[in-house]
Amino acid sequence: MALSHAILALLIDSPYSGYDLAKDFDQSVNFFWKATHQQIYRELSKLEEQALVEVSTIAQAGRPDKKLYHITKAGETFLIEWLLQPCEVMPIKEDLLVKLWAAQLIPVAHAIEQSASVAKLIEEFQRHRELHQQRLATYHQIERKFYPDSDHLPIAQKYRYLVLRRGIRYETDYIEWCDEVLKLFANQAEGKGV
Amino acid sequence: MALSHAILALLIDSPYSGYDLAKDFDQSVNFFWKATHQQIYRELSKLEEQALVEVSTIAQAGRPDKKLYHITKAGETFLIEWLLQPCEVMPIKEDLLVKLWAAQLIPVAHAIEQSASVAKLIEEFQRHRELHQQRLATYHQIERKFYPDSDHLPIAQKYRYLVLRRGIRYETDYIEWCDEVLKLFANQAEGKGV
DNA sequence: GCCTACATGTAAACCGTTACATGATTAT
DNA sequence: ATAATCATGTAACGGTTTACATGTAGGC
Repeated sequence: MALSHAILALLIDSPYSGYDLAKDFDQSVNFFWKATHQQIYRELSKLEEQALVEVSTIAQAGRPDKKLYHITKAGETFLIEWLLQPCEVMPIKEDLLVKLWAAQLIPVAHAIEQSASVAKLIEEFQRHRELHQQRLATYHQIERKFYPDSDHLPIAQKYRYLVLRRGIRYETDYIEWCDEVLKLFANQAEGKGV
Repeated sequence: MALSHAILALLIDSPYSGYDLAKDFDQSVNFFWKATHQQIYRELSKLEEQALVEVSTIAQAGRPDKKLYHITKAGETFLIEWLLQPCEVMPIKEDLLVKLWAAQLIPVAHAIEQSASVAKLIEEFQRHRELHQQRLATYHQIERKFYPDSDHLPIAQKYRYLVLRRGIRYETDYIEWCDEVLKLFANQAEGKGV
């Protein structure tokens, strides 16, 4: 279980509410972790029990209280000890690859039915290409805003920049792969005169 | 939940035992799915209940019976229907990125303690680089063995080749990123005369 | 003698998702 | 008026992981 570590890692820079953590996991740092608000609230309670975080409640006009979580000294020690431990390679579970693997099942018996099915698959790949392009655009924005001169950064920020680099590389590569797939579909359509 | 679909996808080509599925998910197709033998055995039972797979038991001398699972016509239909449905972008959970994000916590107070800690992190990145290189080597072997002339393949095999391409691209890119990280660590060590 | 491979399975603990629940503010 | 955003939470369910369990055969 490493959601706890991902939360603590975000808390290094500033205190967060559960709500804000959920937003960040969904938007800016979605290339290194993902979690629903449910998991986050439960995990924060556990971390508080273990004294790895501390909470300060902030009253707000016309809104529920905001509970701001801070990392404690014990929390930092816990994180450092963990990060020096070896870990596994991330397991991959890609629906899109399972779909391509099984795509040969699409029936060839009826030409019309088949081209409709293949068209749906093409759409799916185009859609995913766009989603990845959107993510890439977000990461490029972060790059421009926070790391404009990436060659001359203090060490702490270089670590962060390399984390972002992973996201940029991943999405760039994924988009290129989508293009390889879409190119095949295009050639296929051409060859068949569809 | 898509483990069921990943299992059915593998069964397209040939019947499998639970044990063999576990091996493939751990070795040859680990770039598109991962599952323990536990999950697989339970999932196979469910698929059998739904008549999406059929089992033939093979007695073996001095070993437990081998239960070979075959995909049924209903299983194929089920798979095709699923693959025409839209799906989400795969969520990423990368321990190594959380570690880099938190690396700035490594204490600078005591120089000896710090360089020992950073050395451990470097080792971790070198280890992961090697693991990814091993995977890449496996994928290249599969490429040479099954897709020697990748430009001229029947369509069914092109789909499969593009699935493999994703694995090759992913590992290649990951290794390059590890090199970016290791280069930073090397520069750092040089600058400090360690 | 010990470890690995073959082959399947039960049980419990843990993690993750979905639905439900509340309630004010702001934008369309 | 309706939907989205802010902000937190409970309950139930379903998926995943880990530990336990069994037993043969073959390599070091």
